[in-house]
Amino acid sequence: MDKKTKKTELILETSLLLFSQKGFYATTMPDIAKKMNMSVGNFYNYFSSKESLAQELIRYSSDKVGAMIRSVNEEDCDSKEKIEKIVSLYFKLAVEKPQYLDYFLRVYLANKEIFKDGCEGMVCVASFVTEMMIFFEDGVRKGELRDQNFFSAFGLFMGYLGGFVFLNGENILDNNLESFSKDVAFNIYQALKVHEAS
Amino acid sequence: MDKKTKKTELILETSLLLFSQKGFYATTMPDIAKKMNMSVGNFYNYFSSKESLAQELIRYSSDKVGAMIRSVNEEDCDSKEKIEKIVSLYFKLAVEKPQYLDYFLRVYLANKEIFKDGCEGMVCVASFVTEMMIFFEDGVRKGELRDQNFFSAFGLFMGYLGGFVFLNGENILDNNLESFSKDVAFNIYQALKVHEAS
Amino acid sequence: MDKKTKKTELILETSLLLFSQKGFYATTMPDIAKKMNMSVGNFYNYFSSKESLAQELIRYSSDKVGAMIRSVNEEDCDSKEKIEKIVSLYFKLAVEKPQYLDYFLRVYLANKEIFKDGCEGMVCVASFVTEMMIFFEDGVRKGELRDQNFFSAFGLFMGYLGGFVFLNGENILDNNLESFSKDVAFNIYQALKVHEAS
Amino acid sequence: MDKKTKKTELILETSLLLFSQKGFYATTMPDIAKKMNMSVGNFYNYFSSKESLAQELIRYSSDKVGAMIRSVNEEDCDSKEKIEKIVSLYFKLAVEKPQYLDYFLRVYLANKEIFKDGCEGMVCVASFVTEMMIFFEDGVRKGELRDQNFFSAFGLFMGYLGGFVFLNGENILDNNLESFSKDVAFNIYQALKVHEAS
DNA sequence: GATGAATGAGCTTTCATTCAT
DNA sequence: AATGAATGAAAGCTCATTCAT
Repeated sequence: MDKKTKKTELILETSLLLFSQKGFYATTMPDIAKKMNMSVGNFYNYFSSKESLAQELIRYSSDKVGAMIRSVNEEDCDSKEKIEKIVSLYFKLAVEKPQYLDYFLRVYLANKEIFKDGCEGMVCVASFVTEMMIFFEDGVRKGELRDQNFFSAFGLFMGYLGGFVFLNGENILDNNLESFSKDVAFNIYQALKVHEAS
Repeated sequence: MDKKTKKTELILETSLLLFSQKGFYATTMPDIAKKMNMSVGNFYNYFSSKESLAQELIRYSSDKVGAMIRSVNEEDCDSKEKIEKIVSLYFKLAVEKPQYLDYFLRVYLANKEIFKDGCEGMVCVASFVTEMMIFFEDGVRKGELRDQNFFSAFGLFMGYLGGFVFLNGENILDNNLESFSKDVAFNIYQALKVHEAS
Repeated sequence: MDKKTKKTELILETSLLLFSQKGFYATTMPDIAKKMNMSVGNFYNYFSSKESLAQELIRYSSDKVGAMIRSVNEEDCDSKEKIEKIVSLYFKLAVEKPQYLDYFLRVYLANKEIFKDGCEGMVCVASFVTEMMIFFEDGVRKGELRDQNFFSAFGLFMGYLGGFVFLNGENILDNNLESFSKDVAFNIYQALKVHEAS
Repeated sequence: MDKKTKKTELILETSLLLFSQKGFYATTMPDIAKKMNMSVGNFYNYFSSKESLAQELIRYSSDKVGAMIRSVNEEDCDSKEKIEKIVSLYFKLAVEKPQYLDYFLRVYLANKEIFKDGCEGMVCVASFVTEMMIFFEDGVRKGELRDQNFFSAFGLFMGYLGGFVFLNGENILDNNLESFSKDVAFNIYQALKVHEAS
């Protein structure tokens, strides 16, 4: 990895942190430059605009989370266990490196205007959505998960986890995030598993 | 309702629409004034700042959604039906008056800095959270819902619905929002209901 | 004339002076604001951009010069005298209020990119060109000026005067501008008059 | 011509093209470097600044046009023919290599601040003015041109041609530039020739 | 000679808020 | 209550020039 690529990466990490903590508009270019110990002008040798940086970052974050899910997909275990692992890793990430998930919540979810041109549909979060699709369809194929519309399942899984990370960020949970892992995974499994003959 | 209260209400409705469509920072005071056919200066006779307006609006939206849930809570039916009704009304609202829900997603969720002073914890969305608490505890008391941590249940319910409204707003659902109502309600019920003796 | 119109006019006059002396790019918005004793921000209540101001100014200048030529066109005298009067007034203007003519030379002539959108063809200098057209066609109709392509005549007349004002601005003329009036008018008349039967 | 001189020449030609097309301020150092396939840093091994390049270029262009006029001056023909030849060559240049003439119009004429130090008076365009002087004084000596102030004649000749090239650049001439050659030369001759005894 | 990352001052423009009317 | 001109700080971005390599 050459020097320029390395610095590009460093800008990504630094600005991701700032954006995820303060939001897109409350993070200024001087803020980023200052934290990078570089001049504002030099920033533009690496990214052509604040917006293009934001778009790069959503891909970057999506890749990170996507890779995490893929690692679970590649394991040899049933859907119940996979759900537990995904939830657990997700919460672990939320605690240890919250910037990836917070960026989704604080920047991507809320500032459509930034992602209008260049991130239509969900192309900028494709790597993450794709892995969820693989997880879900695998489970269905193996007869472990009920065959339902993908978005019904996806919305449940990801809305739930995202919502929980938000609640945690608001400091209103009565316990640490990871302690909810089991309960949350259980609920998800109840919702997605095949119907018991009753 | 006197003239001033009426105009205050009108400002709330108008700015809610703008904020929910364009976000907090991309909506300017002149934008609001123009849509209101009033001067920027006069706006400050009704609200002391853009931020205080935003805070008023989250209470306003929370009340609206809270009232909707209360109307379900007051009905005489079991938790399964209540879930169906809440989901159905929520999706109906998302289609017919999206501003209340979009405001949560686009403004409240993303711009913590605005709600830092004055909306700590979840005091500005209390009316809505309270109703969800009532729904949940009622169901538990009646033996219809599994007794679990409130936030585990709340996060599932609200994260799921919020996430779905987001997906719908992104135009990536393969069908209209209301057609998912049954599936979504079913999933929620599966996750929250008491364990079957199996 | 209301207060706002008056101030708009004042901005036009002030910025015209600056642009004509220093050029478009070397004149900054703070320069203009400072000379106006107003804030930069307030400027944008009067003009939407620096470019739109520049476009307004070329129309403004064209009108001024056009009016001057019209005053000659309306006089009852032959083309020879009209030429003398136009040249004389043009040089008088160049000495007393050089900003109108210098703006043509320093801003309009040289910075095409500014006038690309909104001033295509010569629409922004139409009032001035039109008067020259009237002068020329009158002279031809009266049998005083040779019937030739309008642009051949226009280019001679206006290129000559413009060039002279430039030379004067460079301080290389060996006498004051107005002293050249007679010679210049004579040359123009020689070039444009009907051919003598020889 | 050694390598360095050659590259210097190449920079002159390349930047002349850019400046004449986009103007001084709208042409950036990276623009020039890119078109040259060289680095910005290296540029400064050849010219000490953007301004000094611009000054070099006006001398360069003046020499080019001056040489063209000298070639006519050296011919053995009367002033009428010389005028025709100068006009014809000037228009030919304007069509085939417009950069030399456009540079006068778009850069030299308009951006005095650039040529303030180092090009006072007309020293940077001396080679071109000198040839015009020779043309004119020759004609007077030979009794073909009326004896008048040099600038009166120079302003007519050059203002006219410059103005015409501008009109042509604006695409408002109703025919191609070269078709006006005869008319323009005729007008100039009428203005400059000795008075007929009438 | 050659590179291009880095600088830093300065550009145009925006915008919440104020205040004289 | 109402107006909208005025403010001023700060935003995103540009660019001639330098300098370590």
